[in-house]
Amino acid sequence: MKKKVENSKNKERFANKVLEWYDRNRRVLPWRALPHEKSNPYHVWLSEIMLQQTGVGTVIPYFLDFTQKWPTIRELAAASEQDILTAWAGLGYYSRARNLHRCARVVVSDYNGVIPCSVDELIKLPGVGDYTANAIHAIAFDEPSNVVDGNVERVMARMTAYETPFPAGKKGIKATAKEFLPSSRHADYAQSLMDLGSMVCTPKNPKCDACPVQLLCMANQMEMAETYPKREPKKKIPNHTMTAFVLTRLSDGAVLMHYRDKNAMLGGMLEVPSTPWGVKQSCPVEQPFDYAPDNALQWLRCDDTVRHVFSHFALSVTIYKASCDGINAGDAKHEWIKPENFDRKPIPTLTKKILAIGLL
DNA sequence: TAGTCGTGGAA
DNA sequence: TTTCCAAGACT
Repeated sequence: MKKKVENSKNKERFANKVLEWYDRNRRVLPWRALPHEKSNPYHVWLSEIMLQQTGVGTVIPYFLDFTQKWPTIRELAAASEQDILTAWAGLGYYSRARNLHRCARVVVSDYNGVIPCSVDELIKLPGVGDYTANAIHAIAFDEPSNVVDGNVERVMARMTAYETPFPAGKKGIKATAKEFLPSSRHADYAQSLMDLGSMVCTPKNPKCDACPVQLLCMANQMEMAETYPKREPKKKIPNHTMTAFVLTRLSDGAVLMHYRDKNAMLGGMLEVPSTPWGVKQSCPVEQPFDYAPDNALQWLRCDDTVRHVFSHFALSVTIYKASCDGINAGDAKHEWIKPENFDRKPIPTLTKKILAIGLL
């Protein structure tokens, strides 16, 4: 009984100490309201989508570009999907961009352009899952919500020396996080925990000496912070190979490209003609030139190859290049695109790497 | 529920 | 160089 009361007090101390730390170390971020300033739900939503599995430093320039191009959610909804994908190019996880666009249109058509505040409504929106719904609820509207991302999971696992390995243990850690929720300053608390996780309670070399809750942290007491959270060993990703063909038009230097299927990986983004992916190294495509735009051309193999690592496989790309007078572009999906227009088109990093070699 | 979805920074 | 993994969602 006495111990339970003690635990309860420690949980209050935890939130207070984290919030005090936040007040002293508060970062200025483009989407973050200043103290005593009201946050912009559009900015909070947009940033939360961009920040999914993506670092703050990577997101900032994209966020600034998006809010300059589309200052309100109505303007974002009015844009074309291709313009959204073009602006998103390089950020990865392109279904986020397509869902972002769909979500903006739903908010305009079903919610009169006003982002809903309840978790129940938020979670129905495209691209908004459990985490993001709670994050918007807390950060944009200062409502109580259990906002648990990878940072919070790590902080909580260390606080309680949580032994169940992730990802199986993630459900239990969310219940733990709920125990620590304060009764006020919901927006600040959510952001303070994530900042603490990304700045102090880091995955490697955690700065326990600088941590405001080091005396409450069980992992720190054992000097074992870095060993939490425990994780199941990861599976290795396979290596695949691909051959890509960079065909240049002599008259203006335009390159033959086409849009990938919207439901495929890199959906809606541009690529050059290529052999299929997912072909294991032990079983290469027998006749790569069957996939060339014109296998009668003089294809020159580039010395450099491209290696690109996706989430669940790696790709080694052999590149051939050729020039022509103006071959017919085949089906309507194909397009000749001039290099000076590359930054106006949705070109993912893989394609950019291939073009950089193929246009040498 | 486990696999599918990018990319780049850090150690 | 390799490995990890980040303010996850969707199926």
